[in-house]
Amino acid sequence: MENSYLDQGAAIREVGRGYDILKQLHGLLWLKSRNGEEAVHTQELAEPLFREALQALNYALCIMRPGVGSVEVKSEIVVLESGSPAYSSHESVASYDSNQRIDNGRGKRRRVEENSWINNTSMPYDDGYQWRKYGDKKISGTDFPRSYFRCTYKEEYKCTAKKVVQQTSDGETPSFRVTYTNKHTCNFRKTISPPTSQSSSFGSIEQDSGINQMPDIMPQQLNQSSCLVDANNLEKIYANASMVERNWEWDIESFLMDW
DNA sequence: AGCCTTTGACCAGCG
DNA sequence: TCGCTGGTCAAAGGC
Repeated sequence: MENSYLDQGAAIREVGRGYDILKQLHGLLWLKSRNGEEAVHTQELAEPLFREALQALNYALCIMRPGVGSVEVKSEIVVLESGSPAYSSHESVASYDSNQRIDNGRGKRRRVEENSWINNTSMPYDDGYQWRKYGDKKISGTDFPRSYFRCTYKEEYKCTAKKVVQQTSDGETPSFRVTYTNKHTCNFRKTISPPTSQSSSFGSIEQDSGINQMPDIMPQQLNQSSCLVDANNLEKIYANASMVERNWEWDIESFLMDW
Protein backbone atom coordinates (compact mmCIF):
# COMPACT_ATOMS: atom_id res chain seq x y z
CA MET A 1 0.00 0.00 0.00
CA GLU A 2 1.31 3.37 -0.92
CA ASN A 3 0.85 6.27 1.46
CA SER A 4 -0.97 9.21 -0.02
CA TYR A 5 -0.10 12.80 0.69
CA LEU A 6 -3.30 12.95 2.70
CA ASP A 7 -2.07 10.13 4.89
CA GLN A 8 1.26 11.85 5.29
CA GLY A 9 -0.53 15.02 6.28
CA ALA A 10 -2.52 13.15 8.90
CA ALA A 11 0.67 11.55 10.18
CA ILE A 12 2.38 14.91 10.43
CA ARG A 13 -0.55 16.32 12.35
CA GLU A 14 -0.47 13.41 14.78
CA VAL A 15 3.29 13.72 15.28
CA GLY A 16 2.78 17.43 15.85
CA ARG A 17 0.10 16.70 18.38
CA GLY A 18 2.33 14.24 20.21
CA TYR A 19 5.15 16.73 20.19
CA ASP A 20 2.91 19.44 21.55
CA ILE A 21 1.72 17.26 24.39
CA LEU A 22 5.28 16.32 25.28
CA LYS A 23 6.06 20.03 25.46
CA GLN A 24 3.26 20.42 27.95
CA LEU A 25 4.65 17.52 29.96
CA HIS A 26 7.98 19.28 30.04
CA GLY A 27 6.21 22.30 31.46
CA LEU A 28 4.66 20.09 34.11
CA LEU A 29 8.06 18.85 35.21
CA TRP A 30 9.11 22.45 35.65
CA LEU A 31 6.01 23.05 37.68
CA LYS A 32 7.15 20.43 40.13
CA SER A 33 10.83 21.24 40.28
CA ARG A 34 10.36 24.97 40.76
CA ASN A 35 8.01 24.55 43.66
CA GLY A 36 10.42 22.24 45.44
CA GLU A 37 7.70 20.31 47.15
CA GLU A 38 4.92 18.16 45.91
CA ALA A 39 2.89 21.17 44.97
CA VAL A 40 1.00 19.39 42.28
CA HIS A 41 0.14 15.77 41.81
CA THR A 42 2.53 15.59 38.92
CA GLN A 43 1.86 11.98 38.11
CA GLU A 44 -1.86 12.55 38.10
CA LEU A 45 -1.45 15.41 35.68
CA ALA A 46 1.21 13.81 33.52
CA GLU A 47 -0.39 10.43 33.03
CA PRO A 48 -3.21 11.47 30.69
CA LEU A 49 -0.73 13.53 28.71
CA PHE A 50 1.57 10.55 28.29
CA ARG A 51 -1.31 8.47 27.07
CA GLU A 52 -2.45 11.18 24.70
CA ALA A 53 1.02 11.57 23.24
CA LEU A 54 1.46 7.84 22.83
CA GLN A 55 -1.86 7.52 21.10
CA ALA A 56 -1.01 10.30 18.67
CA LEU A 57 2.42 8.90 17.86
CA ASN A 58 1.11 5.35 17.52
CA TYR A 59 -1.51 6.53 15.11
CA ALA A 60 1.03 8.47 13.09
CA LEU A 61 3.28 5.40 12.89
CA CYS A 62 0.38 3.31 11.69
CA ILE A 63 -0.20 5.75 8.88
CA MET A 64 3.44 6.07 7.90
CA ARG A 65 4.36 2.40 8.01
CA PRO A 66 4.27 0.71 4.61
CA GLY A 67 2.14 -2.44 4.44
CA VAL A 68 -0.61 -1.35 6.73
CA GLY A 69 -2.19 -4.37 8.35
CA SER A 70 0.93 -5.65 10.00
CA VAL A 71 1.68 -2.55 11.97
CA GLU A 72 2.42 -3.19 15.59
CA VAL A 73 3.95 -0.44 17.63
CA LYS A 74 4.64 -1.25 21.23
CA SER A 75 5.35 1.35 23.78
CA GLU A 76 5.28 1.37 27.50
CA ILE A 77 5.17 3.92 30.25
CA VAL A 78 6.52 3.00 33.63
CA VAL A 79 5.97 5.62 36.26
CA LEU A 80 8.04 4.90 39.32
CA GLU A 81 7.02 6.20 42.67
CA SER A 82 9.67 6.44 45.33
CA GLY A 83 9.18 3.89 48.05
CA SER A 84 6.67 1.88 46.14
CA PRO A 85 6.84 -0.76 43.49
CA ALA A 86 6.50 0.37 39.94
CA TYR A 87 3.22 1.94 39.19
CA SER A 88 1.66 -0.33 36.66
CA SER A 89 3.12 -0.39 33.22
CA HIS A 90 0.84 1.10 30.70
CA GLU A 91 1.06 -0.78 27.48
CA SER A 92 -0.21 0.57 24.27
CA VAL A 93 -0.33 -1.41 21.09
CA ALA A 94 -1.68 0.20 17.98
CA SER A 95 -2.49 -1.74 14.90
CA TYR A 96 -4.87 -1.81 12.03
CA ASP A 97 -7.27 -4.67 12.31
CA SER A 98 -8.00 -5.94 8.86
CA ASN A 99 -10.27 -8.71 10.07
CA GLN A 100 -12.47 -6.68 12.31
CA ARG A 101 -16.03 -6.11 11.27
CA ILE A 102 -17.80 -2.83 11.64
CA ASP A 103 -21.30 -1.59 11.19
CA ASN A 104 -22.86 -0.41 8.03
CA GLY A 105 -26.19 0.76 9.36
CA ARG A 106 -28.45 -1.07 11.73
CA GLY A 107 -27.02 -4.46 12.44
CA LYS A 108 -25.07 -4.69 9.22
CA ARG A 109 -21.49 -5.81 9.44
CA ARG A 110 -18.70 -5.96 6.98
CA ARG A 111 -14.96 -6.29 6.91
CA VAL A 112 -13.07 -3.18 7.76
CA GLU A 113 -12.17 -0.94 4.89
CA GLU A 114 -11.93 2.34 6.75
CA ASN A 115 -9.68 3.61 9.49
CA SER A 116 -9.66 1.52 12.60
CA TRP A 117 -6.92 0.74 15.03
CA ILE A 118 -6.48 -1.12 18.25
CA ASN A 119 -5.07 0.12 21.50
CA ASN A 120 -4.30 -2.33 24.26
CA THR A 121 -4.43 -0.39 27.46
CA SER A 122 -5.09 -0.64 31.17
CA MET A 123 -7.09 2.60 31.16
CA PRO A 124 -9.59 2.51 28.32
CA TYR A 125 -12.08 5.11 29.46
CA ASP A 126 -10.07 8.31 29.67
CA ASP A 127 -8.63 9.15 26.30
CA GLY A 128 -9.54 12.81 26.26
CA TYR A 129 -12.71 12.50 24.23
CA GLN A 130 -16.28 12.33 25.35
CA TRP A 131 -18.01 9.05 24.58
CA ARG A 132 -21.54 7.82 24.99
CA LYS A 133 -22.17 4.15 25.56
CA TYR A 134 -24.76 2.69 23.24
CA GLY A 135 -24.42 -1.02 23.76
CA ASP A 136 -23.03 -3.77 25.87
CA LYS A 137 -22.70 -7.35 24.76
CA LYS A 138 -21.48 -10.60 26.15
CA ILE A 139 -19.24 -12.05 23.50
CA SER A 140 -18.83 -15.78 23.28
CA GLY A 141 -15.43 -17.01 24.26
CA THR A 142 -14.68 -14.00 26.39
CA ASP A 143 -14.93 -13.58 30.13
CA PHE A 144 -16.00 -9.96 30.01
CA PRO A 145 -18.75 -8.07 28.19
CA ARG A 146 -17.88 -5.82 25.28
CA SER A 147 -18.93 -2.18 25.47
CA TYR A 148 -19.78 -0.01 22.48
CA PHE A 149 -19.22 3.73 22.50
CA ARG A 150 -19.83 6.51 20.01
CA CYS A 151 -18.74 10.12 20.12
CA THR A 152 -21.04 12.29 22.25
CA TYR A 153 -21.10 14.85 19.43
CA LYS A 154 -22.31 12.39 16.80
CA GLU A 155 -25.50 14.30 16.10
CA GLU A 156 -24.27 17.87 16.53
CA TYR A 157 -21.09 17.51 14.50
CA LYS A 158 -21.70 14.35 12.51
CA CYS A 159 -18.71 12.83 14.25
CA THR A 160 -18.49 9.16 13.29
CA ALA A 161 -15.81 8.18 15.79
CA LYS A 162 -16.56 5.00 17.67
CA LYS A 163 -14.77 2.73 20.04
CA VAL A 164 -15.29 -0.77 21.34
CA VAL A 165 -13.86 -1.69 24.72
CA GLN A 166 -13.20 -5.33 25.47
CA GLN A 167 -11.62 -6.30 28.76
CA THR A 168 -9.04 -8.98 28.09
CA SER A 169 -7.74 -9.76 31.53
CA ASP A 170 -8.56 -9.18 35.14
CA GLY A 171 -6.34 -8.68 38.13
CA GLU A 172 -4.66 -5.76 39.78
CA THR A 173 -4.12 -4.01 36.49
CA PRO A 174 -6.81 -5.26 34.14
CA SER A 175 -6.09 -4.82 30.48
CA PHE A 176 -8.50 -3.79 27.77
CA ARG A 177 -8.50 -3.95 24.02
CA VAL A 178 -9.90 -0.72 22.66
CA THR A 179 -10.81 -0.69 18.99
CA TYR A 180 -11.23 2.80 17.58
CA THR A 181 -13.08 3.33 14.33
CA ASN A 182 -12.91 6.62 12.45
CA LYS A 183 -11.15 9.72 13.68
CA HIS A 184 -13.02 12.45 15.50
CA THR A 185 -14.36 15.12 13.20
CA CYS A 186 -15.87 17.07 16.07
CA ASN A 187 -12.42 18.00 17.41
CA PHE A 188 -13.86 18.40 20.89
CA ARG A 189 -11.48 17.47 23.60
CA LYS A 190 -11.08 18.27 27.28
CA THR A 191 -8.53 21.03 27.49
CA ILE A 192 -7.32 23.73 29.80
CA SER A 193 -5.98 27.09 28.87
CA PRO A 194 -2.89 28.63 30.41
CA PRO A 195 -3.79 31.50 32.69
CA THR A 196 -3.56 34.91 31.19
CA SER A 197 -3.72 38.34 32.72
CA GLN A 198 -7.27 38.58 31.48
CA SER A 199 -8.31 35.21 32.74
CA SER A 200 -7.08 33.04 35.51
CA SER A 201 -9.71 30.41 35.21
CA PHE A 202 -8.72 26.89 34.47
CA GLY A 203 -10.63 24.36 32.57
CA SER A 204 -12.86 24.44 29.61
CA ILE A 205 -14.06 22.18 26.94
CA GLU A 206 -13.27 23.87 23.74
CA GLN A 207 -12.91 23.11 20.12
CA ASP A 208 -9.27 22.46 19.47
CA SER A 209 -7.52 23.73 16.42
CA GLY A 210 -5.75 20.48 15.87
CA ILE A 211 -2.20 21.23 16.87
CA ASN A 212 -1.86 23.79 19.61
CA GLN A 213 -3.67 21.92 22.28
CA MET A 214 -3.25 22.60 25.94
CA PRO A 215 -2.89 19.83 28.48
CA ASP A 216 -5.60 17.31 28.77
CA ILE A 217 -6.30 18.03 32.41
CA MET A 218 -9.62 18.37 34.07
CA PRO A 219 -10.00 21.42 36.26
CA GLN A 220 -10.93 19.35 39.28
CA GLN A 221 -7.60 17.59 39.05
CA LEU A 222 -5.90 20.91 39.56
CA ASN A 223 -8.24 21.84 42.35
CA GLN A 224 -7.39 18.64 44.13
CA SER A 225 -3.81 19.79 44.50
CA SER A 226 -2.80 20.15 48.10
CA CYS A 227 -1.01 23.42 47.42
CA LEU A 228 -2.53 25.43 44.67
CA VAL A 229 -0.36 27.56 42.45
CA ASP A 230 -1.88 30.92 41.79
CA ALA A 231 -2.43 32.08 38.27
CA ASN A 232 0.45 34.55 38.20
CA ASN A 233 3.00 32.00 39.37
CA LEU A 234 1.75 29.51 36.88
CA GLU A 235 2.09 32.01 34.10
CA LYS A 236 5.72 32.60 35.06
CA ILE A 237 6.38 28.89 35.21
CA TYR A 238 4.90 28.37 31.78
CA ALA A 239 7.09 31.19 30.49
CA ASN A 240 10.24 29.74 32.07
CA ALA A 241 9.50 26.29 30.75
CA SER A 242 9.09 27.58 27.25
CA MET A 243 12.41 29.46 27.49
CA VAL A 244 14.23 26.30 28.45
CA GLU A 245 12.68 24.24 25.73
CA ARG A 246 13.37 26.81 23.05
CA ASN A 247 16.75 25.22 22.21
CA TRP A 248 15.34 21.93 21.05
CA GLU A 249 11.96 23.20 20.14
CA TRP A 250 13.07 24.89 16.94
CA ASP A 251 14.66 21.80 15.44
CA ILE A 252 11.57 19.66 15.79
CA GLU A 253 9.17 22.35 14.75
CA SER A 254 11.17 23.28 11.69
CA PHE A 255 11.31 19.61 10.80
CA LEU A 256 7.57 19.29 11.10
CA MET A 257 7.10 22.36 8.95
CA ASP A 258 9.58 21.24 6.29
CA TRP A 259 8.46 17.63 6.15
C1' DA B 1 -35.10 18.79 31.67
C1' DG B 2 -31.55 16.75 29.61
C1' DC B 3 -28.12 13.57 29.27
C1' DC B 4 -26.48 9.28 30.55
C1' DT B 5 -26.34 3.99 31.13
C1' DT B 6 -28.65 -0.36 30.98
C1' DT B 7 -30.73 -3.95 28.62
C1' DG B 8 -33.60 -6.71 25.65
C1' DA B 9 -34.96 -6.88 20.90
C1' DC B 10 -33.84 -6.62 16.28
C1' DC B 11 -31.26 -7.49 12.17
C1' DA B 12 -27.74 -8.83 8.94
C1' DG B 13 -23.23 -11.25 8.12
C1' DC B 14 -21.23 -15.56 8.19
C1' DG B 15 -20.35 -20.52 8.42
C1' DT C 1 -31.37 -22.19 4.12
C1' DC C 2 -30.83 -21.74 8.85
C1' DG C 3 -28.92 -20.92 13.25
C1' DC C 4 -25.44 -18.43 15.64
C1' DT C 5 -23.32 -14.28 16.63
C1' DG C 6 -21.98 -9.46 16.88
C1' DG C 7 -23.38 -4.63 16.35
C1' DT C 8 -27.04 -1.28 16.84
C1' DC C 9 -31.43 0.59 18.26
C1' DA C 10 -34.51 2.41 21.45
C1' DA C 11 -37.29 2.31 25.65
C1' DA C 12 -36.89 2.80 30.44
C1' DG C 13 -34.94 4.34 34.39
C1' DG C 14 -31.27 6.91 36.97
C1' DC C 15 -28.60 10.88 38.03
